[in-house]
Amino acid sequence: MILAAWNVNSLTVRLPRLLDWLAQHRPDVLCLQETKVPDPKFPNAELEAAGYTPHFSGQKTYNGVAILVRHGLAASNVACGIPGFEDEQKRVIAATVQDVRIIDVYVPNGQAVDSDKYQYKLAWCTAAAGYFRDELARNGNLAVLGDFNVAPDDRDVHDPALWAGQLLCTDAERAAFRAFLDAGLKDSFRQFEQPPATFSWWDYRQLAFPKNHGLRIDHVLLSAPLVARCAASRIDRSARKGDKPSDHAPVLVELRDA
DNA sequence: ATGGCAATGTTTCATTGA
Repeated sequence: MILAAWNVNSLTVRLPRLLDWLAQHRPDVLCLQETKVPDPKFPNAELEAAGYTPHFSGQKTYNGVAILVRHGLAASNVACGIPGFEDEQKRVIAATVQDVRIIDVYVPNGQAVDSDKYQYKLAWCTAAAGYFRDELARNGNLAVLGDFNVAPDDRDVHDPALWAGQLLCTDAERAAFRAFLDAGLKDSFRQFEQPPATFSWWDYRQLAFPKNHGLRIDHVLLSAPLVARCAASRIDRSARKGDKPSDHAPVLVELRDA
């Protein structure tokens, strides 16, 4: 089973590239973030024609998440948001596919370390950690995929000195990420030997991608039973190349059958 | 010392992202 996550930075703009990518990789499940499309305008027909059933929770301009499930598989118990955490922003959708509970997250960016949005980010992460813990108690096969907007440690930063204490790299954000792991999850990417300087996001400016000035902020977290089944975890940096790319590259994991 | 790009709607600039 192939699971993937991709912040597409506008599903409307990225749809042609997304369809190409789906045809090339044929993941069983793809979790999207930053779709930026209200539900009535979601491109259902195009994705169905591509062989995927979408489940989505979107809004105008900002945020928006979707889980695409390959035809032949069924999704059950689709749920949006974090139970008990009131939030206008569409950042979470969950579904069960085969024996795996999947949660697609778009963690708040935080904007600036001294901002209200940063405080919202930390509060959101606290609520999310509780949600992951609760879901794990219900189904031991839990995968949390998405844009976490945190570079977990200095290996995940092209220039750690430059980024020290900056948004996405602060102690509090990294502690929030560790709290996700403490809920019973592992960073699938770090279960394998990886090339140094592997990132999932590169700024559109300053030739950041050709210079590989990136951060690894998109992740797939797996519970212990799924770590045991995980055969690979990687980032498809080729998706960042060419015309009109998203600023994020997809993350993929391969799970062996139970 | 600063901004540099891209997407969106509030559209010919402001806001946000990361």
